[in-house]
Amino acid sequence: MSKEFQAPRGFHDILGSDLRKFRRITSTVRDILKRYNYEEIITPVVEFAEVFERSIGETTDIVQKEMFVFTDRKGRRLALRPEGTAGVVRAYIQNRLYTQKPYHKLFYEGPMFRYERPQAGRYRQFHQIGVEVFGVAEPHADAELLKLADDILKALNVRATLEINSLGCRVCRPAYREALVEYLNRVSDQLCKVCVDRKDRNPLRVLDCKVETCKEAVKEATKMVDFLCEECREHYEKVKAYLTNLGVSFRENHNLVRGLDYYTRTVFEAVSEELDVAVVAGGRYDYLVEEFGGPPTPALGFAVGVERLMLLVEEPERDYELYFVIPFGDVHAYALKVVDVLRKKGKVVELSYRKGGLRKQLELANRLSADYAVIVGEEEMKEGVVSLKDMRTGEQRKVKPEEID
RNA sequence: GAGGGUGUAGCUCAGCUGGUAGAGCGGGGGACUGUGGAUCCCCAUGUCGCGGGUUCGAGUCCCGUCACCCUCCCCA
Repeated sequence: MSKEFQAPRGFHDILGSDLRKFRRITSTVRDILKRYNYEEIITPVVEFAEVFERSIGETTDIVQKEMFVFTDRKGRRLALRPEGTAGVVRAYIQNRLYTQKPYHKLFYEGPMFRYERPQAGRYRQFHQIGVEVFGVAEPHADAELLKLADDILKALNVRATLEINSLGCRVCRPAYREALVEYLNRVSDQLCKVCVDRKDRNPLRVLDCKVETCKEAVKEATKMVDFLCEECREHYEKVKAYLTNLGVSFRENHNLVRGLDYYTRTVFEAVSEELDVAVVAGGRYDYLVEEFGGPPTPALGFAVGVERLMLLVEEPERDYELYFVIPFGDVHAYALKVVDVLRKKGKVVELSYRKGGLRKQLELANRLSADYAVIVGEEEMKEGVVSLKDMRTGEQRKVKPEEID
């Protein structure tokens, strides 16, 4: 007797009804992305750790405590990707995509890894589908992106509120940051210890703290929106106007900051009304491509959390009829033929491997919720027919397999 | 990283104040050898997550450990 293995903590198998939900989500998203004409890209699960450190931010929690980092045999520091954008940006530059078209719309799907404590809808390996748009600075791109997120949520029947904010740019954010730190210093005795520590390192995050006293302390804080430079303000106003015009409902949340450093201007989250977790999140990152050594290229995108959506989505109904073929007696040669004929007609067919009498076979057909039982006995074989039984009504008739439709 | 809960047959769980384990479902077999969707009957030797301790004796108490769930943190 050898020991039984378990998947490592936070890693799990996806199967059965969960997998049907998983597929429903990914295929729905892919379907919509097709209509938006996004192009797929597959990037490696492993990158140099620096790719994430430099993009997401050295001081962020993701990088500091949640990344799976390891060294390979030559001592290179590699990491399992904790999110999708960094790798796509790297690929965009490495493949010189900017020389091919004036702008690009890419999407990716795959596993991401974060060393976190598992919880409902949160695993160490989880899956995201994300989109990235490169080379468009104008606000209509932001609006279309938000519309895309909205379309996805509506298609999946997930009730979520779209929250948006603007984080400004190089021009206006430094001044705001300064003003915010000044404000936070004044109320620092009301902040939780994490925030006291955080206010100098990453002050914007304090706005997003969930601790009640912090929320209270931050209520009167100066808002980024009040500091936006003329261009950022105009951009933000246009995004909102376009959304209103499109009929996409949203709520402004001036404390929404996101935990990744690369965001500029528009940021957003779709928060489930049912569970109070973000299921879609993203925003603009106009400097990241440049910071990665590419040409200055405005960009924006978002990611959909598949496991989180799985908590909110119904398992899809089966959309085909199942024919359960029951060989009965020494008829396997004939039964195999029957199965082949039905499959050629496009039917979904399961050939029963179960042993036992007709009764047991029909019980199994029932349990598999087959729509039809196709009984193939010696009698049927002699006549070149099958007995087709409608499992719902119980009606049964003999037909030639070719005539089933 | 912090706090709380749980861990008993394949699954869902019951096992009171410690005396060495049960039910439902599923699965398998069968009076019926060609007919189902609550006909009947039979079938569970499971290291009670793992390791250690207390005790004459532990699933039942204590410690540790692992996993899962929940909250915080963080995030999709």
